[in-house]
Amino acid sequence: MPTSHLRMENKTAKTRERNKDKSKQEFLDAVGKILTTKGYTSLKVNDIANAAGLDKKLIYKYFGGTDQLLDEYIHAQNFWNNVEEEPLIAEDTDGGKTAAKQILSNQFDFVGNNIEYQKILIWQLAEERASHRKVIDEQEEKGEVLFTHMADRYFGDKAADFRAMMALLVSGVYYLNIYAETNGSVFCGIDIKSPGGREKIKEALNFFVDKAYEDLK
Amino acid sequence: MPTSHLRMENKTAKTRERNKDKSKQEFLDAVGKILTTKGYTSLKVNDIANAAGLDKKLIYKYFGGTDQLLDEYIHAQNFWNNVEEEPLIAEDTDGGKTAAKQILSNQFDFVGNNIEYQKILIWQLAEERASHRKVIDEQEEKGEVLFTHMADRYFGDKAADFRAMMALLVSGVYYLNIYAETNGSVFCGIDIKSPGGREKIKEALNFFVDKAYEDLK
DNA sequence: AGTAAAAGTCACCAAATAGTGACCACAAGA
DNA sequence: TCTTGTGGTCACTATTTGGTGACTTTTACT
Repeated sequence: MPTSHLRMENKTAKTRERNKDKSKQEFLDAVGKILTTKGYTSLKVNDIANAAGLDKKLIYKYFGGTDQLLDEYIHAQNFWNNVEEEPLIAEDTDGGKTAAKQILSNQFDFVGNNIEYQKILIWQLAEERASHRKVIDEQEEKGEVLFTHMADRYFGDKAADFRAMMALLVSGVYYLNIYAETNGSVFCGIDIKSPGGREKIKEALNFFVDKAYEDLK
Repeated sequence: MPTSHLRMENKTAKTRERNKDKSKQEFLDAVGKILTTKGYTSLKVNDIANAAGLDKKLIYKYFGGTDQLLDEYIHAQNFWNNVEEEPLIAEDTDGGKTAAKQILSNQFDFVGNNIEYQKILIWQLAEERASHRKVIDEQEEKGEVLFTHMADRYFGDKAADFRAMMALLVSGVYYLNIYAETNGSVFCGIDIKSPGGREKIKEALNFFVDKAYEDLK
């Protein structure tokens, strides 16, 4: 409790910094922290305010309510998690084969290492929510340009088949990592949390991509 | 338990049938109903009792509490959802290739058509829980005998590679169906809820299995 | 019929959770 | 210095949720 009344201090005044934007960010951070450690079902106003070290009244003042705070959090997250897909639209000499491998492998590691993102994925699976829909639509749109640019052109009338294969692989990447975190990490006898197991999965991903490009062309 | 001896029913007895076993079952059914329609986060005592048309006190009397009721529900479900995997341990002439295709395709349809099972899968992903762990362990064990029987023998030192591939495909089958139900059904441009989209996924599954057996041997 | 055990209901309490009005405190402009 | 806008706290209410003791009703058995 910063009941320190002497605020005449020239500098050392420890009274809480009064900054709306910073406080808003602290609420957003608190959401991420709670989401990561306890899951989306624990995102209650009281707990969020407590984690942020601020009064819950401010959530209503600044965001309008818990839902709007969560919406803002969700949307803010979407920007960060998409950065890693960009940097490899490199050479098109192989129709995007190495790019596809890269993306899958990167995504596999990213999801595996990022519990916060795992929790967001679970949240998307579990709760119908306009802001989830929006984020998902944005991601689909982003994926769409990737597919049309590199794969559709390359695969012609087999484009849809390639997309189906990628859908399976990406889904597998997501599920395996989410699965491994909560109630046991062994799936089909592969320990998804062990380096050896993860290596096997990556090899399987590469194998499937190779075969897709080999046979589909 | 079977206290049902012949009771002198006069007929018109309008009073609720007093039957512990039946009431227990009604609670279990209520859990399934709420889980299916509103998700695991809505599994509250009051609502469950209400859905069952009985007093919540009975939940404490019969099960010990909500948690134990949920545990019993989870365990009971496990029996039903595993039935579909049995009937196809047919000929071993192809090392289990057609069996693998069958299992994946069947599982894809089963999960897609069974929202209750989808919700259980989500629940497993979202909540750490001893009964989930137990069910998952049992499933792993069941899968283990399948793998050792048909695949490990056939693939020799490549057995782990095959398992990794199957892990990816099964995971994909799960995730795609769960994903499609809640916040949008299009993934990688494939509409997972449309017959055409589902057909493409199945073809991709078959393709991958073929390639696995082709190259891994 | 009479009775005891068990099925089932109801009223009630306690804790958790969402939400808000009244207030305090600091900074900047008048 | 005083006033005002606003960041921030606190106390309070209402609702939801979990849990239980006391009671009533039915059944099974003598």
